Amino acid sequence: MEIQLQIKMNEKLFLRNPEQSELGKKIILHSIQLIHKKGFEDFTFKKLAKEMGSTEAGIYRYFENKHKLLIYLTAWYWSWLEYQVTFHTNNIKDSMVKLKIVIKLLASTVEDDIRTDHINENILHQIIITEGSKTYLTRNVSEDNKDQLFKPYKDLCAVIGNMILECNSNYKYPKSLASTIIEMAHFQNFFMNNLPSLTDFGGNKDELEIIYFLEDLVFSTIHRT
Amino acid sequence: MEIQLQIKMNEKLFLRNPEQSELGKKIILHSIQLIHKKGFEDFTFKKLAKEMGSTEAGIYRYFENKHKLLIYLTAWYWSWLEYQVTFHTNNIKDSMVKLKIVIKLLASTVEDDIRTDHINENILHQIIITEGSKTYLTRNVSEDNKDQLFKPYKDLCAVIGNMILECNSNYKYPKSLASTIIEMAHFQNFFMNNLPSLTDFGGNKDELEIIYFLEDLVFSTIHRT
DNA sequence: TCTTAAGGATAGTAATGCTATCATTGAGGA
DNA sequence: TCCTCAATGATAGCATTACTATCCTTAAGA
Repeated sequence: MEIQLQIKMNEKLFLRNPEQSELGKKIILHSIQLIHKKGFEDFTFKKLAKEMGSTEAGIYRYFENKHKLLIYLTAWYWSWLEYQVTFHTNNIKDSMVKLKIVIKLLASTVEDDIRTDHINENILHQIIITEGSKTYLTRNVSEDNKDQLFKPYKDLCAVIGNMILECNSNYKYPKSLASTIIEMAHFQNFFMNNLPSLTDFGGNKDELEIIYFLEDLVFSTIHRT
Repeated sequence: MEIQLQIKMNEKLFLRNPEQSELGKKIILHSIQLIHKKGFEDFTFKKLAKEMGSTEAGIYRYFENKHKLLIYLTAWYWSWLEYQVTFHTNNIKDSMVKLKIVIKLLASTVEDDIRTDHINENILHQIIITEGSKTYLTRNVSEDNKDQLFKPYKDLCAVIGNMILECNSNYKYPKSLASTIIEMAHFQNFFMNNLPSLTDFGGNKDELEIIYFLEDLVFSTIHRT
């Protein structure tokens, strides 16, 4: 069986839906590659157009600006990840096991999902680690938030928060712990690879260690005696 | 007694030392105000020059570009905060008490330190919350790191990591927990004020709650039975 | 066949991110 | 006292960025 995965995106994220045309898909494909290659600050629509063999104006017909494109990619990633979480925790009763699966999904190298043609999840994951927080650390957060642009991130956070409550319904900070897990899965990875003295994983740079750190953090916190 | 506080900054952060001239101090003073007002993305040297009644070229004589200026401000902040930590934990034997002081210093509204004329620590703290991580989330991290630009941040992290080890010398992830505390003190604050559903503090938006969350997190983790 | 929407091609404009040059001034040394 | 030189101001200029607009071609659908 051959399955294609489609994620319905918030319409405020784009001017024209990139999923619905070849050009749109090419924009997504190449923007992921180019942002990864140059970093978001050095990435421009002009360069992207050149890389794609298209024109700057063409890209502006799809996305208002590069920041919206980054939010689009990020929102897509979190939606996809929530789907992964739902899939991998399906039929599992034990909430601790579910949380461990979530931590693993958040902190492990992602493999390319072949059901999504034009999106390389492995590279996208690396982009989210470095650029993800730039989507909301702006003057526009509140406005973008009103447009629901961060809904996928917030939804995932809510899912994780609920698992935490299932483990211990008396724990007082499930949502903050959930956002801490998400952010730290990425920041500890970034630190490990770029500023290793901020972590305890500088030696072998093994992402398994990040998983152990997060598991220890989460379970000692929610099972406090 | 009247004391002035001077922090010796890494020379790679500037072209001409801003502490050593009136113009330099004006750049620091006004850049803090303007970044806070407009956000870092919308902040330019041209606008800063206009605000100060000086010229763009004049500012470029002090700082290579706005990113270096942001790193300068951030490095200054972390140095200042490490001093605060040293001061407030001086003569305290109990490491748990020391850690609590650190958490409080990290997560509380900062008051302006009158010993530093041209720097408003309260505003600077707010800038660090929103813009701080942008200093290292770039393509240049490794190079900037080689130039020791992040030393104050790493030093503070090391200090906190050591306190954690004093509490429990068997705890395996002191540095990662330290960087988690620092980052989360800021991110939970940002989330509380801008994306409250990612936290459990949306109701009264009281930063005391962030302190309780962090204390609970840290002490259940390091005192795990 | 007619319409129309998508996309290519090209141009243009204001702002950004610098660099360069030249003139002024004021403090410190000869 | 004069000289020098470093700091600053003033101005110009240039490549790139971040768009917007117009016009043309083409292919699909009614």
